[in-house]
Amino acid sequence: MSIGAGEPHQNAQGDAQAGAPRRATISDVAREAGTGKTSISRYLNGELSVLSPDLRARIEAAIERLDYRPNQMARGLKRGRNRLLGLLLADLANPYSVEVLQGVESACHALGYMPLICHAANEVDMERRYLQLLTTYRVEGVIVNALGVRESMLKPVGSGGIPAVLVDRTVDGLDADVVGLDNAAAVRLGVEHLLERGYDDLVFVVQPFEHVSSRREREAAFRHATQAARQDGLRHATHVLDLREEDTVAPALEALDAHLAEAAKRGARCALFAANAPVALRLALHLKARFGAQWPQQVGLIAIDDPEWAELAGITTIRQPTREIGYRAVEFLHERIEGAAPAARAAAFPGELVVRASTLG
Amino acid sequence: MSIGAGEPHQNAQGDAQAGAPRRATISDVAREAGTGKTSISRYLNGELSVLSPDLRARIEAAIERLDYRPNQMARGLKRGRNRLLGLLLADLANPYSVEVLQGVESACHALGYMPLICHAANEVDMERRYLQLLTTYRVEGVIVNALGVRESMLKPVGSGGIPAVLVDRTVDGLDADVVGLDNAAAVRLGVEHLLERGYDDLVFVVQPFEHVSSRREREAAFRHATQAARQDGLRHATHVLDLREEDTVAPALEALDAHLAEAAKRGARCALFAANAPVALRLALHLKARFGAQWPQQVGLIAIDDPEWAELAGITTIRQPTREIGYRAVEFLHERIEGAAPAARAAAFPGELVVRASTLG
DNA sequence: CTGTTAGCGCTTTCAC
DNA sequence: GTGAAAGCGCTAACAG
Repeated sequence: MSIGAGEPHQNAQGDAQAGAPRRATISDVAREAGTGKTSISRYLNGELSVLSPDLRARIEAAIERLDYRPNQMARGLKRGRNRLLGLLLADLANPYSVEVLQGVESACHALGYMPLICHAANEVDMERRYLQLLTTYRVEGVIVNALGVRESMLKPVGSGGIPAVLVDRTVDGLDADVVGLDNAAAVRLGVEHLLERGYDDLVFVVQPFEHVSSRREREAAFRHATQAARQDGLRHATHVLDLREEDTVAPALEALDAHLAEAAKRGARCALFAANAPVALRLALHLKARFGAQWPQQVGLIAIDDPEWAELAGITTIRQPTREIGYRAVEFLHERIEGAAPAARAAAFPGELVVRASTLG
Repeated sequence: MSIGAGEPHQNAQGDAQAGAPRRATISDVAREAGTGKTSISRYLNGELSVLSPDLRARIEAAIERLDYRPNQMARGLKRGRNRLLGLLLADLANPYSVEVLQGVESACHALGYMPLICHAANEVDMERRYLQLLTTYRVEGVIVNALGVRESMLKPVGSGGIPAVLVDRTVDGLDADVVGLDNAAAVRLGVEHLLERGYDDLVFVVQPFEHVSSRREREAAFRHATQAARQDGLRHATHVLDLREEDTVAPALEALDAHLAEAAKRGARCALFAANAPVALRLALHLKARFGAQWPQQVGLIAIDDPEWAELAGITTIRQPTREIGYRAVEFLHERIEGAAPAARAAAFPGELVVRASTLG
């Protein structure tokens, strides 16, 4: 960074009176340095070799004196590229998103982008509005952790729409890069662990599928894995828990309780498989309320996602390499922005089993 | 929203071949509608009354046909205002930040701003870089949850720098609006609760003060509150826990253990007061490892901040009205951007005690 | 090596 | 009612 690298500056303008002294422009600097705008522009763009030491020194002094900062908007307008990337996140309250975000950020820094973070807060409507906004700000690409985006809002990979890469969730009918967890393998890992620990009645708990592909994939993988086990007397079921509708969760949890009670009567060992962290939190809260602090002795619990509180609560999880997912997403996007046009790719990262007290068996 | 309100559009351009069909500009629309750019601009800015119904219809059709989206950058360049607000967050992994963010977002929507979210990830250096970047993108104002910003980077309220409001933490020597928790009252609330529950040896645990004013304020309030209690035999102490340096935390926790052991020997009832959620998590983890699941019987724990896992872990907390804090910050900023120039204000919101099992006494 | 000139996409007087 | 023209701050030919 050549400019204003953190040192305090004097503001040459009349601070004393005006409310908004108007930032210096490139013309101001040119005048101050007694030269043309071109040279200033060259200086800004690092074409230092082309400038005489004297001119260069004058420019530096002028910039310093005026506390000049080039206007990125104007630059972007002219150049046609503004180094802005849109990051559209379904839910920042989900630690998963924050972690992916961190990966995205470090990749952005490495590649010279500025991430524009948009938080849909689980509202399809917000998501739509943000997508438009991003378009309007002419971001060079978007990373989308989709909620309900319809294919029509993003252009598929081939056509000239704004380059997009999907995180965790695909969008029906949209041909784009996707990066996320290897759901099938992760769920299999979890199921195998539960079987090893002697559970013989597995219940998968997931939020309403809607258009969220990962939920669907995980559930399918769960059914597949339990069936493939072909273990005598192994039972499995899927329960849906809609966390957005507080009044639907109570009945859903009751149904779950009924299942647990029935299993207990049969002498079966029951374990819950939470499709993600928010579900796991809700389940743990419920189990604790129902069975007390010793709930893991009554029922097992495993979850995909590894939020920081899982350790404290002693919940077995399958951790996703979240930063890497975010990082890779940016790399994919970068390639596309730079003009590469391969067919849509998918990067599926493996999950890692973290065994804790909730699945002691 | 008049334009492209989410419906699918045909892309009139030659999708078939070019990689980037170049978005339609205002001139394209003007040509397509057989009129001048001025009228298009008027239409975009809602000066509908000035347009003949016929022209208006043609414009609408042209926009639709070309899937036109006005370029915000260009608009901002011309107008001098781009409706961008910078939000600089010290640590998004801290649920506090995410909640403040949510408040900021809803206020931004209400007031027509677009928040540019920047995440310093606890790195002073990142923070500095982002602050420059924001300047460079000509945001109209910034909301800063400061880490180590020096006064020199933000201009005080009076002079014409970029309008700023501080969240949770003040900056030495900087005269700006601040919004956050009423630390003194919150800590007092917590101390009173602990005393009521019969604890008589209180230990405040906080991260290194550095330049974080809220840490300092909370600690001071703690000392003040315990001294004011003037209760016979009441003891208090402060421990510092540096979460960033993993190798310093073990010794710090050992010191804490020593304190607890000594207190136990005296027959004192000891309680820990965590200055914020990250500290509380670390403490809870440690206590659990040391005393087992029943740790609350050995030592009390209360924390400022109320992360979602506090309920699960049964930890007593003092909840901050985080959304409101974020919302108010934007309101303050908005007033300044609109030109109001009152003296620097401070909004201190009250905390709310949430009693759980960790302070049963 | 350095400066002049013509826009990027949009808004905004100022005429018609 | 409507449009032509002059920039906003910057970059990129193209000349000197």
